Amino acid sequence: MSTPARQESTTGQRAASAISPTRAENYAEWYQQVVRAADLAETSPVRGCMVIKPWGWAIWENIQRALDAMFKETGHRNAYFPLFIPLSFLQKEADHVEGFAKECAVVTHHRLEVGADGKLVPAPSAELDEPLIVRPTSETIIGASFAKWVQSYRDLPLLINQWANVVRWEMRTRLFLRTAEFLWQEGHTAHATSEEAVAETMQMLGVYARFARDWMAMPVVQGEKTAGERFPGAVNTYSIEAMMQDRKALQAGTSHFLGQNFSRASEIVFLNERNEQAHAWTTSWGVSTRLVGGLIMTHSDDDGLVVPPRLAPAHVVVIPVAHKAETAAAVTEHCRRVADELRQQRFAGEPVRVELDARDMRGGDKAWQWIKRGVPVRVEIGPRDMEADSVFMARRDRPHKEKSGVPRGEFVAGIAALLQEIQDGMLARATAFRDEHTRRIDARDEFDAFFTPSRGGRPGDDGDGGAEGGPTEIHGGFALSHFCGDPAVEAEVKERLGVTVRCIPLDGFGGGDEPGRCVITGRPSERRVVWAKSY
RNA sequence: CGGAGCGUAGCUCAGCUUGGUAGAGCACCUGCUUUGGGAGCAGGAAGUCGCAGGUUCGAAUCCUGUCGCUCCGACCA
Repeated sequence: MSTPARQESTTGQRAASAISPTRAENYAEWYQQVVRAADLAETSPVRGCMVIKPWGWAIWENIQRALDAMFKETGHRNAYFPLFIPLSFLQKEADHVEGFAKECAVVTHHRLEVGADGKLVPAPSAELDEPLIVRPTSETIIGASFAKWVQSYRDLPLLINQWANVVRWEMRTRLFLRTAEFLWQEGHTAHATSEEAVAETMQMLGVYARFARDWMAMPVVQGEKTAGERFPGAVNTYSIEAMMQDRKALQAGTSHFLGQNFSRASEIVFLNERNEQAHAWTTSWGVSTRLVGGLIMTHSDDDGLVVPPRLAPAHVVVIPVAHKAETAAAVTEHCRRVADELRQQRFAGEPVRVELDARDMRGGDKAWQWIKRGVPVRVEIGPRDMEADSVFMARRDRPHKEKSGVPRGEFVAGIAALLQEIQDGMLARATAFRDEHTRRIDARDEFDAFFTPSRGGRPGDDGDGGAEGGPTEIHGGFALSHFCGDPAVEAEVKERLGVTVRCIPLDGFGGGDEPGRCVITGRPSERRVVWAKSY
């Protein structure tokens, strides 16, 4: 990660990397530049809201498609509920109000009129009796429907998912990672028993972990959140936590066991087998467009985006190298045939997605655009390759200069295996990175040192780089350390080091289930937890 | 909402201290020459300098206010 930044010199020479600054130089800025260079999204005239551009949207569509299938395999069905929620609904669950009230967009009028100064203003006569909030999450509005849909234990379980947008009025936003409006899916289920609802909560956490691993090539830790990090109104919150390349944790998905809190609030009541009135047990779970941010920060390098093949909008881009007018048509036609041959192949159960880039522009420029967009495999075919019936091939997971000539037939026949190899390699690399920066820590001074950059920045600085001292060096990682469970201790560590308990691992990550003594207080602890700085 | 920085061509920025009505590189368009790699030369189009006031003969440059963006903090999928 010590590659020098790309310099735009007057001679048009480019330096080693396509993205400037590099990850090591300024990670936060690098992220923004990757998003831009890959043409994924841009900021909009609306504060905190993003425009998702076609390439970014295509990745999200692939994410949606894969997850949607997994939800359906586990018995869920899609439905849709209103964008607006009556203010009184939010109020039904005390913790829920407290958690979301501060970041709600509120609709108070239903008509505009021309005011005294000629500008449009909300019409005073059109004020709503009850304000509506734009959903920050849909527990309460879906609860209202569930209350009607559930009468008997025979109506349960109720397994619903919705794909939607939600709004949380965040102070600071970053494309994909935190925007005021974001897209997500939210699963909402109701069950007859606590055990069943807990099982559902865990099942969906597992679905998320599998999706992250198998599709995103992003290893995650499954675990339970501490009380301080719990979803407002939940009994228990579970999450999948991934490590980004700056070694900070990203909460990539959550699954909540809501107990009977929301069924009481929304009166989701049913008659059980013993003819008794009972409140249902509910769950909710969601992942958002933040996953795209996680994808970027897990795999991308100093040349831009790297997309795992299973989510790539295009698996292969075929670039005709046709400089002379007399050969151009033939080369392009040949490329078209190769592209079609590739499309006959299947990868991960779907046809191979191929982009033929026959645009009239310089080849080098064209190739770099695809590098920055992260297409897994690039193929360049010129007159000589055509003559030899071979292709010139480069993989996005290898240095861009590393290219090889391959016989066309061999390449086409092997494309699925190649894509799988890239997919597997990306997971292996990300896993190795995470493990390399995960450390069991039992001594408090070692813990403090682990989360303190060796140069510049104050201990609490999260490494994003400040206005004054420049970016803080990348440091830290996951600390597997014992924790006594005292919320005050967690708060103190957060204040002092900017570090929180990301989760109490449930999947055996790091062998965390052995007893020991709290790394901060020395008090007894049942298990190690994952501490990290986070997004 | 508290702190810092910044808003000048599509992008990145220079000019501002020492006020005199706007520059560069990249991108874009045209032509020629090139071409297994993000080309070279020539020409061209493109900004009234975030917005609103003020000072001044004159403001991108000084002053005030305001809006927005980025980063830090608080909040958070």
